[in-house]
Amino acid sequence: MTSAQYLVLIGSNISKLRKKNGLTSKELGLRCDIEKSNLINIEKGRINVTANTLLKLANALEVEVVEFFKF
Amino acid sequence: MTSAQYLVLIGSNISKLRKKNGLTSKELGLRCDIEKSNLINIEKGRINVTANTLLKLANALEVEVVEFFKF
DNA sequence: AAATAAGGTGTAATATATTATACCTTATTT
DNA sequence: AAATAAGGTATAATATATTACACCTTATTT
Repeated sequence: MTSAQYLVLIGSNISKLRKKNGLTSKELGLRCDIEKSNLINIEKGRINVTANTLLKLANALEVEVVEFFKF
Repeated sequence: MTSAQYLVLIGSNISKLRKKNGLTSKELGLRCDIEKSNLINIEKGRINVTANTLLKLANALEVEVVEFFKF
């Protein structure tokens, strides 16, 4: 798997979990202090997200970070 | 858990897995094209490692990325 | 004891993640 | 149909991850 594909899968998982929680991009961004544009790029797998950002997202979505890596 | 503590735990897991594989910092760095100084900072939890770097390390250590997040 | 290897630090340069903001497009709501 | 909300894009500024390299310290080996 290429790193690009990998980032797309992680982003897809984040997106699914956000929707499962009934949150908009803006709401999730506010909840964990992540800029909306950044969040959208992460969900699309366009950027190389950092560990801290993954942790903030996991906390806001009330899941463990490993959930983002399950595929 | 603070993000700083979190990075230390991830780094500690990477360090353990590297030693388990009998690799030096330099060797692991060469194997996955990560600068030795960067790798040492990651293992110490001093920097906010990115997803791609975690993937490269996991491939080189022949584990899944989730192994780094188990604590 | 000297030589070597390993871990680790420091610094400058580069790449890029993240912020902040404005705007656009497309659903959804009224 | 108009208004609103949501997703998405574009750009500039800032912060920082990563590289590249030199050097230091401490084990380990010879």
